[in-house]
Amino acid sequence: MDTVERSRRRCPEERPGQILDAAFVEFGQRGLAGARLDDIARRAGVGKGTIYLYFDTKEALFREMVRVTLGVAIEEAERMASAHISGSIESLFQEYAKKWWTFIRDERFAVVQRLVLAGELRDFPELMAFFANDIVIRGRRVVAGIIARGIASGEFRPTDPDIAARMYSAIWFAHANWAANSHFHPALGSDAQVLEEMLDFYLRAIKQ
Amino acid sequence: MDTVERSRRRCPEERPGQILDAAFVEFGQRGLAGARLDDIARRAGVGKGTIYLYFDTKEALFREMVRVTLGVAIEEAERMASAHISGSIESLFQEYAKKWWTFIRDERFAVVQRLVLAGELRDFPELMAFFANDIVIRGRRVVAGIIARGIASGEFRPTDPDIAARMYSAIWFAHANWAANSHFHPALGSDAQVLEEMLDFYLRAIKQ
Amino acid sequence: MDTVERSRRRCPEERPGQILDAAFVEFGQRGLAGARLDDIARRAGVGKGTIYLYFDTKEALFREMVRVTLGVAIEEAERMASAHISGSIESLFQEYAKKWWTFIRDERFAVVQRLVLAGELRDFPELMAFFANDIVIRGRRVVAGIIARGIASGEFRPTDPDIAARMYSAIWFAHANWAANSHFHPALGSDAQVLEEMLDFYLRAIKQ
Amino acid sequence: MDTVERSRRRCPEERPGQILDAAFVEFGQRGLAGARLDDIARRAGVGKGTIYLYFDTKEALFREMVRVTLGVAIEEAERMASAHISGSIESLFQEYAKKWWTFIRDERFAVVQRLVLAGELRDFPELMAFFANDIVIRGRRVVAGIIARGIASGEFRPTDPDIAARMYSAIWFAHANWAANSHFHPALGSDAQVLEEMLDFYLRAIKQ
DNA sequence: AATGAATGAGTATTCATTCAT
DNA sequence: TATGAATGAATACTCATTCAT
Repeated sequence: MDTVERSRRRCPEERPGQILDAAFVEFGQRGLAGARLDDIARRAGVGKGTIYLYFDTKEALFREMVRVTLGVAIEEAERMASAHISGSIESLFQEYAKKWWTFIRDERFAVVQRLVLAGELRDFPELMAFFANDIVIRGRRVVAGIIARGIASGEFRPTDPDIAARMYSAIWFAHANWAANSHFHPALGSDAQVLEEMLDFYLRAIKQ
Repeated sequence: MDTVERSRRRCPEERPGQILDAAFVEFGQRGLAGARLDDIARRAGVGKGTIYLYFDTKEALFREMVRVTLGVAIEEAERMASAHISGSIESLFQEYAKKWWTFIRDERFAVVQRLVLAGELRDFPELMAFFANDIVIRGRRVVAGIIARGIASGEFRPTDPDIAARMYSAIWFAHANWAANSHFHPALGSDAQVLEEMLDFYLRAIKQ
Repeated sequence: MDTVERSRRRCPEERPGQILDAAFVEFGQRGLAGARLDDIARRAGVGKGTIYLYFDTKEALFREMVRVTLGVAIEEAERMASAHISGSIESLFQEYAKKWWTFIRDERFAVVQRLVLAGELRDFPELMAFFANDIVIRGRRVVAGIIARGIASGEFRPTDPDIAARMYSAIWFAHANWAANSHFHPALGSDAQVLEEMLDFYLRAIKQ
Repeated sequence: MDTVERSRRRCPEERPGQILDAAFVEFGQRGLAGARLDDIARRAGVGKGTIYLYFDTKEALFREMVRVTLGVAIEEAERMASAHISGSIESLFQEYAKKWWTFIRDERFAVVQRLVLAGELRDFPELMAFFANDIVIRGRRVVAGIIARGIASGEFRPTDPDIAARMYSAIWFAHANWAANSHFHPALGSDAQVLEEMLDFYLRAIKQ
């Protein structure tokens, strides 16, 4: 009765975060229609009604959860893109590709990507644009830039940098997806191994 | 429109097909939880109860729809795999890759792949195994075989055929996905163009 | 295809009887709300639609089934009532009570009685009146008559014949019910034994 | 009427009781299959969903309602059985029979008995056993004991106490049933009168 | 601010009834 | 006549949302 119930009382500024974390897991597992607010509340350790203090509807919670997750991802992507590394273009590419691999292997990203592929963003065009522009396009642009520099420097063979960047993201995305569903592709090696295989293959295609 | 909407038609052999077609569209768009039996019935042009003459539950209808779609896909895949083409290994690969591209660009396949990626098969392990083994693995095995022959004949550079096959399927799958969501990737060219780009890139990576 | 399907073709005048028999069993087991037309049709060996050639609604079928069953019972009761037996009043009573016992132990009667007790005739006042007047009251009147004669002749002790008749029907009905639900009253002996017990007890109460 | 119909009252301890009361009435009138959850909810003055906060399914609610009603009945029966009364065996019997009459004339009991007779407990063997053992058998045992004492003391004529007890319960049960369906047996007098008639008749059969 | 009991619109499912064959 | 596929109104049950506490 008068024991202090954890998570109740105090720290109201933590509530949204807790809820979003729980929403992330539940929506990630069962999708927008399949997830139940009850489960999200239980997982967040709050009452069902509490969710409505911070989010208007289930859809709003979903939207917000995707937005926040994407926001984190985008910040991360920005940090990566702005990191300058000296040395050969190839090693720059390797460095970037490695970071990007770590990035898209992160659970935060995997879940969002799954929702995207599942078509769950159908009714949230802003989020779709958000994802397409700020994640996919931006990531590709950075790689395209690196490749263009490699072509200019003679390290890479002349080719369309945009197409090459698209091939890059195809390989990385697909593998990230498979790795995240290992029960599906048990033959896949460790993350480091897969990264090496991708780099090896990719560089063979673009190196002079 | 010009579909036969006559009420109480009586053609028990056609019913399951009609219903499965409608289920394909609705489940494809909204997923298992999101689709409504009412909409499926309306789209199939039958009464709500009619569905239950042929399928026990919503889940059973979903399962059957995936199974049938996969079945069609697998037959197609088998036909492809068994087709023999004379000429260079490279042209053989091109021929196969082209067919595979057409195959995975087909709407039937796209929808199933989306459901798979969305995790909708979570509760249907048989279907998941079905997909993983009979579609993904099989397709890869055929390509790995071609590549191995190319390596043996000296046309392709020595490399692990299984990994090369995986890279192949990464590129093809990812592009099929993007092409199926063109609103997402408006920059993507025509199917033929994309195929050419993929072939060009891929062959550069494996040719001697 | 051209084999003669039993019960189809020919004998249309048998249809109502077949259906009523099946209705008797299904309604008897599951009640008006619980029984399914599908099961009745299957049990009757006819198509579901056939039922509607002979009965307007489920309720009508129920009503008819009860009416027919009651009709048979009433005929039987009439035959019993009109049978004259010579000898002492006591032996006359015994004879009648035995017949009545056989009668109410019959499945046809048991089912109707169950429906009555279950309140299933709630919405069929004519049937209720039918049962109350033509079965309960009539049976009682006959017994009351016999008892009155017994009192007059000095064989039975002076008492209200109507009340005595009511006690009689209480004992007989209750035992018929228990005997029909033997899983409920496993201790009950054979029909003949029970009859003997009832007669013995009852006669002690009314004999001089 | 004058029931508190205030919306969204909040009294979780009262809810199950309210719902069970309403269930008692609806199931009592229309049976398991015939009763509608909607009506039960309306009668209980709660929303439809509220029922599911306390009971898993319609069947569970039915079972619980019978169980509770039987439980109350059994407590009552226990109290009666344990009551000791001084005086002659005959007056003891009369006392007990009077109480038992009041007991089985209670609506709570009548409804359960009707469900039993209607075969509604078919799918709930525990409840059937509950009823058979704790109500029927127990009640009979008490009477058998009294009768045995009466025989021993010479007040009652020598006879099988179990059979005599069965005759007793036949008469009492049947009359309780008829009295509960007075539209069926309008000739029946008041409860007290009927009790007197039964006692008079019964005692004549067993007294020395 | 926080809760979870209460709600009822929404959905899957059943089944009496119809009707094309 | 007879059928059983087809129908949709009716009903059990779920779950997003509200609100008394």
